[in-house]
Amino acid sequence: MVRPKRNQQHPDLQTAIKEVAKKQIAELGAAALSLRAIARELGITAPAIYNYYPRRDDLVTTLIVDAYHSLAKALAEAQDAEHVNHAESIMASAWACRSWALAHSAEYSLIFGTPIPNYHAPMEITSPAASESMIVLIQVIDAAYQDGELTINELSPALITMLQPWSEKLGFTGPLNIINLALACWVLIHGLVSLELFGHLAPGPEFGFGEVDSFFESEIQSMLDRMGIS
Amino acid sequence: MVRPKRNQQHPDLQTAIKEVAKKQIAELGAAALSLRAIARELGITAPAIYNYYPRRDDLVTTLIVDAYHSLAKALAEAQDAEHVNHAESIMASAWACRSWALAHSAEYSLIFGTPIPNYHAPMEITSPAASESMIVLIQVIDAAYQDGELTINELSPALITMLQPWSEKLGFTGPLNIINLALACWVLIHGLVSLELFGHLAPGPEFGFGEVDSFFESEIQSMLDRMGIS
DNA sequence: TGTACATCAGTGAACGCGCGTTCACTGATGTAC
DNA sequence: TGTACATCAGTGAACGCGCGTTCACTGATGTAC
Repeated sequence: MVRPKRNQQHPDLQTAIKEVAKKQIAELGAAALSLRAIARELGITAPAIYNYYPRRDDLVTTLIVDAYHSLAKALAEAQDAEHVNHAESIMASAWACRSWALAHSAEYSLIFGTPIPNYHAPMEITSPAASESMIVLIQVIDAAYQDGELTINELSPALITMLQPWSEKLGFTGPLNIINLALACWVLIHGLVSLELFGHLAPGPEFGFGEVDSFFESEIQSMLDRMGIS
Repeated sequence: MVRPKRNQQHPDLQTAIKEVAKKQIAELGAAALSLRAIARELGITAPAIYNYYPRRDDLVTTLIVDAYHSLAKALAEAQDAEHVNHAESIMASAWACRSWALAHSAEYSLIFGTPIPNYHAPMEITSPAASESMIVLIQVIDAAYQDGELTINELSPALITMLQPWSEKLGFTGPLNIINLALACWVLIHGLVSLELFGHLAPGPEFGFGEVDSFFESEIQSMLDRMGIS
């Protein structure tokens, strides 16, 4: 039986720590994450955090896993809506991913940006969480395949060698072409999102970022064309 | 007249500082860059660095500009070789970009990765350097256009609004379609490279990264297909 | 050729800072009798 | 209902560390006469 917690200024300090941590990496970047700064903002002392996260790295790992889950959830929820066809369904996934990244830029950087100095992720924990989003994307594309709407090309042997581990890892037994296309979407989305997020989609600071929406839409549409999905 | 430098353990300390800085960001990431660590490795004291870079941020800015130049140079050199057709020429650009990124992962992260905490780039200095690579890419694609090998689609008004500033900034007077395609290539290349570099193109640590080459080649080929370049 | 002087790259000590982590502790709460 | 006790979340002081930056300095070099 879990003892109820007492003497707490915050009802759920474990969660409060995470929330403040997210807020702070949004402001200064994940590399500047500091237990003392978090404690300061929460009005507690730094050692109190050790009751919940034995080491700074444990907090980082938790944040990373949370971020992966959050992204996968956003992707999955985009599929809950009714879509008139597979093109719209895939488009919705892409938009969900971008919207999530723009709304959670700190967490996006945390998982897809430059690694944090002196932190090494325990892969056995983060890796399954990282797979979740890919699985959703594969399912969406596989649905189009099941309906015979996908243009399937021959894969080179080298490409098959690269895709096979993905198939095993994700437990997806369909054709490797699906994984190939899902990865292609993944790469495109991340190229678009990371360039946008880090300020490389406008030619300079004097230009706004207002019209990136249409470029994003247009590029995903090109990907749909390539897949042969109407 | 520049006075010759004396009493120096390193013949060109200014350059030596940059080199060590690059080495160190390759090891721990750009966010962990430290003047004292650089001085330690060079066998000098930290204040000596101030003779060459008045502030830490000045060193970072120099490294960023250097990195942009270095990338643009690699791209330009890829064009110096003889190419039998435009497809091969564009493919060579893409490979040059990826090879540069893999060989200079620290500098790649510096310019395209998560921004450094507490550092703000002076855009009027970094922005022109950032444009150089795009200009090379545009020229390569424009060459194909000049030879009538490019499939040109109608652009939506919103897309035109987004592309126009690029055209003005880069001083490119050709059709916006060229810029659109160059950006599309740019996005694809960066999606591929950044996912590869940050460990997201293999499903887990137990798999190698050996076959990413073929995936890269295959994705760029798809882009060429989309452009209608044979 | 020899001597006095100016230059200035690099030194060494010091500044105030924030960091992660440890440790013995305190004091409000819940529990057992 | 009252009292003695166990729990344990959070405290406060301390540790050793590395950081960017400042400052007066030193001492080898080049220059002028």
